[in-house]
Amino acid sequence: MTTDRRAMQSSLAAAGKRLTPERELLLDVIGQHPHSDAIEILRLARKRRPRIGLATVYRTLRLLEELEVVEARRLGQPHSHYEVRRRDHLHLVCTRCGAVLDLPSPFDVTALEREHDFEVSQVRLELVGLCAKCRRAARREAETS
Amino acid sequence: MTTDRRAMQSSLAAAGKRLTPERELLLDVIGQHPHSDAIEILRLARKRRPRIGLATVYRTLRLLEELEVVEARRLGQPHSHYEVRRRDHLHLVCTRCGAVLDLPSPFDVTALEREHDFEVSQVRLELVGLCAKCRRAARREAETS
DNA sequence: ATGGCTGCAAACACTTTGCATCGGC
DNA sequence: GCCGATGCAAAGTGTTTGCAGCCAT
Repeated sequence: MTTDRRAMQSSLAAAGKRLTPERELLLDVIGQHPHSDAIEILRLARKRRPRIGLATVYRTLRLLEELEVVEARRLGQPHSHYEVRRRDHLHLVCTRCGAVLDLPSPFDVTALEREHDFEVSQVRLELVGLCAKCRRAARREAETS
Repeated sequence: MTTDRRAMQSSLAAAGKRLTPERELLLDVIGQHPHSDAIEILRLARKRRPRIGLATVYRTLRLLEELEVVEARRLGQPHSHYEVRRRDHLHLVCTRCGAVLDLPSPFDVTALEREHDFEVSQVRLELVGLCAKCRRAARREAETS
């Protein structure tokens, strides 16, 4: 499993950076747990490397963002969530249970670029509301009260 | 100009809140300067009411968000930008000059809700990239170097 | 071996909260 | 007059940075 270290190493080397076990581990964790925040990534990483620190998590996240491998998302909370980058996709974020669903982009980014003479490098789209499960739960609560 | 105080007052009263000069002023500032952040809103508000404090700005922003009058946007920066709320619209955010362009939503939110059994309360969409002006500037720089 | 990387702790930026006073209803 | 709102300052979060030792190349 994991990401292929060969590709990662050369992409790091091109930027004068090194491939360390921490970086390899962190990318793997992010790949396996999309939408995790820094603390969660730290917690998961420590299972395999207990002495890894939060500063390394943040430094690595920033590095991977610069390499355009990982992307940070602001899902309406004060902290960021991280995931392996894909250009076009959106999130449905449930305000009640915090669930995050992924969907492909529902519109034509290329057409928008042409129309507004704007060069898009990143699409950030979140629809915030209630997922199906929480809509049912909310309805049930309303009936009970 | 300004927002009609009558509507604002009744909406506040419904939530057991009061209409203060600070709240009136801040809503007006936000309406007139979309995408401003808290510090900028404070600066603008102090022109008319010099002793207003940052805590009041944040408390009022939160209140207006709860009343669904104002909405906070994370435009890829660590702090929030605020604007009067509209359900469907998107931002084109230029990474070079910081310009923010507004557009109506390019897709059918209602169809998405039906399709995924998800109840959308807020659409957050940012396309990050280069605006037309900066694309030209970037091209020029590339030629020169 | 050398220069980048790490862990730790301290610093930072943005936002929230406690408290005494003030003022809308 | 009551109870919510304000201004100030202090506390909280989430993230970044300085530094001495460590390790990938």
